[in-house]
Amino acid sequence: MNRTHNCGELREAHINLEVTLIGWVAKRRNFGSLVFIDLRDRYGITQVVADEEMSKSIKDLRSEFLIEVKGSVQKRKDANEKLATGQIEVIASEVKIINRAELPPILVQDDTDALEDTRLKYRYLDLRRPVMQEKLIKRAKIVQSIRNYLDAHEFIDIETPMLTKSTPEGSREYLVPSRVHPGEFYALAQSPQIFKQMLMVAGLERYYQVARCFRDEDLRADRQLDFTQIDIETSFLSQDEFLTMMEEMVAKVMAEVLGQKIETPFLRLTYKEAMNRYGSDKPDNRFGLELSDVTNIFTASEFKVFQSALEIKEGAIKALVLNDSAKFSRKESDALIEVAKKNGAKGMVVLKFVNNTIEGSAAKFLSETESSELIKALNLKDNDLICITADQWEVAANALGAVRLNLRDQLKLTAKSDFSYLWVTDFPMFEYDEKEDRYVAKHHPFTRPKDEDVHLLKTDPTKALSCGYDIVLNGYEIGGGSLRIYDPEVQKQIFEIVGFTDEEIEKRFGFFIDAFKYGTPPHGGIAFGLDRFAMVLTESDSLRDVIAFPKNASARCPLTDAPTEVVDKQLDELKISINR
RNA sequence: GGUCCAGUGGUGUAGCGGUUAACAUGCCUCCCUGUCACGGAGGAGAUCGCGGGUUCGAUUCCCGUCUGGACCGCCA
Repeated sequence: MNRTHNCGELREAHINLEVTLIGWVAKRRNFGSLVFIDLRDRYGITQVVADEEMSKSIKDLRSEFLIEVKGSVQKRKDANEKLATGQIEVIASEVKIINRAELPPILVQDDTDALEDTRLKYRYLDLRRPVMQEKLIKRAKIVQSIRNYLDAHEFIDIETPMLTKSTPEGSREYLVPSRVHPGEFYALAQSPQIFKQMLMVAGLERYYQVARCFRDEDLRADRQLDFTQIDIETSFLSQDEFLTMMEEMVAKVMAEVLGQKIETPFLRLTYKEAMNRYGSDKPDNRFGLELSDVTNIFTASEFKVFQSALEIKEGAIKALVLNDSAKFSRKESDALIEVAKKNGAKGMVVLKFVNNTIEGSAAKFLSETESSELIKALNLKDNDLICITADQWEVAANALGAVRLNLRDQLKLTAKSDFSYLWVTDFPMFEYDEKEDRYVAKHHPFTRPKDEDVHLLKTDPTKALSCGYDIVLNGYEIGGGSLRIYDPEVQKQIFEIVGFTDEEIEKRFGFFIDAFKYGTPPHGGIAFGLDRFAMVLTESDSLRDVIAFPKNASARCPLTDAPTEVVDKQLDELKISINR
């Protein structure tokens, strides 16, 4: 169409120019014989003025009408510093309605008051809001920046199948019935993991893909059914070389997308350190409140709660100190206890340090020596609040970690515009699943054990550490990866540990192990959760804000109402019947 | 599968055992030549999510249900 400029580009340099703009009516301010219109498109907002003559012809313009305006650019009497185009305005000489709009159900402006549910139903209007457009643009810039980096470093962008083989280890899959082979199913890829490893076997050496992945699990504010991974795999790099490369890539993203320079290398914590210091395997280290281990103080404790923790193998007693908070009410400290309980602790002891004395209902269980050692170990100051949990060390740490995050939010200890990256490394290879009575891979079963821990696979698998790593930003796991197993014997051993019989291994992963027989290179990689990465960098509270058309918390698309029932003919073709 | 929170004009909230159901914003009409969260006057707009129960009386209390949200489980 014949617009001469967009709504974000006119400046003082354009004064006296005759222009044609096209845009949506964002706002109309009517003074009778003088009317102002804020005209909006994706580039910005330009003020259009209609004087006495013109004001009659735009009388019936309403919000979200799409109009074409001809006019001349003039300097404003009163500039608006908040607008990029605020120095000028367009004096309309001709206004044409291109398309009318019904009254929109939500306010199409940055500070809309609509709830998310309503916004998602009218997403096309929601996405007209400049804030939302900025988020999508920023997301696209992140991808562009990453692509540029990887392209420049000889990575090859390769697509792998979305319709793939079901491998019911790990997350629940979306099954897709095969019409050609009735009774058989594809699975939608949970990740391109197996294929990218095949590409390494093939000798492609450096691969990446902006890959859609699908997981049929319950949703959260930071989890969607279909999401996007920046999937990366390399051969012949050491863990250190690879992490350094990824840091360089992330630093480039920060510079290009946010104009921020960030320090590399990032902090690297082992899983054990992360859990012990922050009570989380994805710590937010933008604030203090680190945990302390006080197990040693209580080895001879009379207190039943502590005793029972000490009886557990690898039991531990963890403490967190909050300064100047002895004023916490009973209600407030009870709320903290609830947080600990919800996150796995059986309970939590809350004490106060006031007038050089430890107070609180559990204080009577502490001996004098224990009290004084606790004061020393935690370096207690007057009016400190002390939270203590006792349990198996990861349980105790995890619960206090949740309390720590609760305090972060409650006391507003962080700012969204602060960005802090770190790596968590040295994860255990396996966890023991009590319910299923078997070992479960903590990362995935292709993760390489540390060379020095391979012997533990036979004796005590839970002790073995892996070459796995997560990249964490502000307490969000924005990516995870590992060096992979390239020895078919070790790979087979891992499958056995997680409980597959030879027959199952052959059936599920036979092709995978076969491939490894033909000169597999040492390789490893990572997958970044693009949505989460974009969420944190755009300072959004929810993944849904950086996904154009997301599902809601109950896995439904409010815009299209998917999922829906299908017609019988479709089911017949697939030879599927529904038990209703 | 579980826990917690919410459902009241278009939108977002307040309210409460008996109300003319309140406020903001949006919308409509009129007035207004420098606004940009314009201002002023007037107006329309709500079976208080649904079903049942308690009660003389329920938007309010109870039970169920549906919808939405946060979290736990789950997410190799």
